[in-house]
Amino acid sequence: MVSLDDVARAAGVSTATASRALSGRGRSSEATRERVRAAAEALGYVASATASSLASGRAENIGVVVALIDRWFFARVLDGIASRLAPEGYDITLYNVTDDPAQRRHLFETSLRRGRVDGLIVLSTPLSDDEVARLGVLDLPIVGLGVPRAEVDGLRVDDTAVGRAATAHLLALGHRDIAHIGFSVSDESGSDPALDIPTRRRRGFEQAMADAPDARARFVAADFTVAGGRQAALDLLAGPNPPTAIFAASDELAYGVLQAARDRGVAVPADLSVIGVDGHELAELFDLTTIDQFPHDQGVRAGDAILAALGHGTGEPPAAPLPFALVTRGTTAPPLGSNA
Amino acid sequence: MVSLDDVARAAGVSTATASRALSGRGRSSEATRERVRAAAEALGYVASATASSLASGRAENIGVVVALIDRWFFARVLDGIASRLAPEGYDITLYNVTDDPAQRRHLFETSLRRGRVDGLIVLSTPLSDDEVARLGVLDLPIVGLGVPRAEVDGLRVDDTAVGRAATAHLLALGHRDIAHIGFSVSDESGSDPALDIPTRRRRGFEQAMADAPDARARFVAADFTVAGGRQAALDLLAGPNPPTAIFAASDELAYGVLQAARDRGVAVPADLSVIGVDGHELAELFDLTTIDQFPHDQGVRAGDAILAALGHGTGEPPAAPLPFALVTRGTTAPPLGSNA
DNA sequence: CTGAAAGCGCTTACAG
DNA sequence: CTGAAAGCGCTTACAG
Repeated sequence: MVSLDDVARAAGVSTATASRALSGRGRSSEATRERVRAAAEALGYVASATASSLASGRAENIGVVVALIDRWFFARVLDGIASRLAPEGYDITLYNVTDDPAQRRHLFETSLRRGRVDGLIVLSTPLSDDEVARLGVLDLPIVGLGVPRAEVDGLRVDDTAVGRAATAHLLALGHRDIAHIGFSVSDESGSDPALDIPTRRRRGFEQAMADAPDARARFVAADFTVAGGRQAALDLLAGPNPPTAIFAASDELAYGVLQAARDRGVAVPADLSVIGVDGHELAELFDLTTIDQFPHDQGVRAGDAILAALGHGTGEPPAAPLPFALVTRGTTAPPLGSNA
Repeated sequence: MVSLDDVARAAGVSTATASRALSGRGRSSEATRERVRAAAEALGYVASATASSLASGRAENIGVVVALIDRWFFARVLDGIASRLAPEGYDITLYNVTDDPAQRRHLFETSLRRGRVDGLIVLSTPLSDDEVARLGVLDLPIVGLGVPRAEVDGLRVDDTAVGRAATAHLLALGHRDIAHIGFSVSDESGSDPALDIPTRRRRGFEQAMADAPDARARFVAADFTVAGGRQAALDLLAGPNPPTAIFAASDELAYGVLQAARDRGVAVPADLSVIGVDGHELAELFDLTTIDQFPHDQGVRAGDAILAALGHGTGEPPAAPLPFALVTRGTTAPPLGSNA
């Protein structure tokens, strides 16, 4: 391995000067900078990340804490983060959170404390009080993305507004019997209900429905999976007065709803309108109306925010809530028999 | 930050002894090990990854080189890798390969050479000759997963067998007019055609069809996307003699085929049988017959292999090709009018 | 602008 | 089994 000493020797300067010339930190004349760079280039020198980190205290590495890396949404976010951080010279190390208590303890008590990263991006993971506390004492800049904890500050979509927008779309089409399929956070989750995403979407649903007193509103709890959405929808459709529209709290739930409708011979959108949330990659295939959340862009912004916290970039990260947008497709339409 | 010196002082031993007691390397008496551990525990000591790496040469970190992290398949593989490596105390740093030449150069010439990792897992990424060469001089154990390069050794599915199995399934159902939708690697990609996955699947298709001389075989090239599959299928279905079955080289291609069939009013499986490859998470939702590749398990095995290369675990990694399995669902059936 | 020196926090031969 | 010492390869005050 070629070391900085080799480069310095080749350039005829001291190691210190070589370091300054290459990093751009501290003063150095244009001439020596040229010479050192040329030597480094010729020798194929690359600074050891590990030595550099130890000496400078800068790891040039950002940790991303994520459960469910294999869920499309988070994978997209991760891609966004990478696209923002790589050009700045930051590496990304992945901290995968599982349900295994021993694994979690090791992660929060050891892995995260090994000093490998300069900052942390925490993706929408339910965290215990203890885990939140451990993040707090890490002495690292932390950016959360949809983390349901007031202690972890970060970026979030206005999920209540999302719920309202989805519901308002159905109401505007003329629906007066709308069901919401979502997830109920347990009280023991430690999540702050005021920040919990499914809870907020449901709240938005309720707010919008309150504006239409003549409409019937119902809620069904389900897992955030295709199977969960399917079961919930089967239950709804089996009842005596099925709703004319369903607002599913995620696109995957919505896929399950579409499946249930198909199984039951319920025509979409003639007999049943369906709207999801996420902007999932296959939503277009299903012709599903949805609220796009731009997860890739969320990742980019989380990258912005952590860079800003590390003193890069210009000024403050945008504090505004993350954008979302209604994407109208073929699964929503006025209810049968309406004049809309 | 509490340092090893603090721990040593608290335990009444030298730093060297504390290090040995904590790491288990070198000799140390049970008694001092206990004492040191207790002190470390009490002080909440965690060794600095960076200092430890520099001193020992072991980073306890594995790099994963991946393009398209946000594709379901690779996200699943990544999850599998993480599940295998985390319990061994290895972190994972992500090296995302894009199409941007400047980014790629930086990745191969700098990022990967910073000495941050002990080994590399390279996921099914098309690599240029130059990039392969740069991997070679890295002086790091490397495990490829489906990398179409003889120089990068690693794990792979027998993709020819996959192609044969999918085709054989359709032939066994009685189909005699089968189209294969796949991807054509360009000659400039640098990929070894003998190892390229789409090429091998196609070869398997041809082999199986050769065994049924009375059957008509056709191939249509498409991007590995839903849209690509849809377009290819539309073309096939618009022709005078559409095939009775389509073997799509991926599940996402198959989704596009199903969409095209729906658009054209072609009943599946009555008028058209469809089979995909991957075992995609939504294949069940589409009731799609597919060849499951167990991507999570592939990740686990790649983890096994890199650990073995680093001297962990017992003995050699399994050299056997990765498993796959036909999952028969509702999109494949005998052709109309057959007696099968 | 440049160099000598100390130091980042560990690990590991080397003696004992 | 344990300790003193050197060293991993950089970076950064501190002088000049």
